Amino acid sequence: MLQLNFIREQKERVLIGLQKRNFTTPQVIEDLLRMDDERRQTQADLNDLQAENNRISKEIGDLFKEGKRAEADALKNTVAASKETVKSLEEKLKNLESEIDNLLLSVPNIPHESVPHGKTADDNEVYRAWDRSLPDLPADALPHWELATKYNVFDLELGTKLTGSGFPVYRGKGAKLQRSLISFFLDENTAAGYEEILPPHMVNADSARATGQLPDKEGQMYYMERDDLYMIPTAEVPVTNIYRDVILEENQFPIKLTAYTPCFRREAGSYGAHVRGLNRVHQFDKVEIVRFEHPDHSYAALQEMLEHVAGLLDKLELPYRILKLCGGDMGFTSALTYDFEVYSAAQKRWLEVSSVSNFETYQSNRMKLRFRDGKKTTLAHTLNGSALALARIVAALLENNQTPEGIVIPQHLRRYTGFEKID
RNA sequence: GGAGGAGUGGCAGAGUGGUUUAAUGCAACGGUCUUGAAAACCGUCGUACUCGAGAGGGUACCCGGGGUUCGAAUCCCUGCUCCUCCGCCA
Repeated sequence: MLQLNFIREQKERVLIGLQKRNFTTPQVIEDLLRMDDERRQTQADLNDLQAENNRISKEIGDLFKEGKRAEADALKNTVAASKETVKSLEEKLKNLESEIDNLLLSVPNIPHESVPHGKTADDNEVYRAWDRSLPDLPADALPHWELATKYNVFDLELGTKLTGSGFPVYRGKGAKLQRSLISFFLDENTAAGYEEILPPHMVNADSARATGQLPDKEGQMYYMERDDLYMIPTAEVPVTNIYRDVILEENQFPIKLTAYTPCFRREAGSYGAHVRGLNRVHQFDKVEIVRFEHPDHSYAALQEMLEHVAGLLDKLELPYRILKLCGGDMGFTSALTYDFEVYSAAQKRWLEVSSVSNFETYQSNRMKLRFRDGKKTTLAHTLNGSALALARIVAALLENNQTPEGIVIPQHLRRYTGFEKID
């Protein structure tokens, strides 16, 4: 969430940023500033009154000690009389604060100045195109869901029996391939200096709110009412929240974490041909990287993450391109997002396999993640990215690497799988 | 799930209704001394909001929420977490 001081001091920039996002109700900015003025006035009034009451209470204590009971009793009445006022001011302040908070939660992050204008995914900018050749498959090449059946890689119908639609059951070499990819990604990430984390797969509402899933994506998460817990939609949520309510020392930067978790997403209302097979499922595996950075270095860090993810795809020998998302397509909490898309040759489509973002202070403000900056505290920057999401990588691997003899495993994965082909 | 105990600053740990503006110790930071270091000594040392050009001032916060009182870290209610014992259990 944005900081009110930032909105007050850089109102023009905020309005321009919101416009880039096609944010439809920019008048909330004026509302916020007006409510904040009222909040400050209310707090000043309340504090004055409390100061006066504190002073009198102390006086009453002194009078009692001196045995001047009558005078003390008279003063008691003075304080008692202002009690109602204190109470109503407190309530007013609380209401204003929560109204401001709710309103702030509805305002998305301000895009970085380099973010392109646009409304939909069609307006995203190709940041790095694929300039090598694309796989040239024969006309009878199969989409991954048919390959899965042919080679017993995963079974969607069985998942439907066990759980419901969108919960694949991986089998045999397919299951081993999942495990191999997870290990490969984690090893690559830790080699790049990321500490491996194995977090809980459920989080409480505080955590979901801090990273921005609540209230914005409430309907996308599986929720267990009985225990008031959410199944994580990404490792970003538990991992980023490790540093909720923390004040870092400047020399602790950069903090680099990586975690494998399954991800659970309701994906309400998405059905149809374009979500067949592994293109969109309710449960998938993902290895995430998360960073906490000094504001001066967060964009350099973002660039570094970009190259890291690109390196992973290079090792998997998958054709990919990098998009810079336009204002209309970016996530609510992000300031700048790059998407990685892998080319899935049999479907002849680009599939999103990674999203790498800088959230600047948007998450850290909700999380109260600061660092000591001389005498004061300053909000840190948070970033994260997939490195990588498995399901669609598997889809692309199956399709692009199909041969008459079976599915060829990329060189770098073989020491994890122990086999060279799925046949 | 049952019974009992406990939650105070980075850590340890005092504090059961009014100089608590939370003692003291440790750690940390700055300084004096020293060739350097250690020791010693002096000083600084929570967070947030707010007023102020600044110096500095005000308010709130002792696990969270509510209450009693002129006044609450302290008393009451409630929730959460941790510890001990019992039960259940991969």
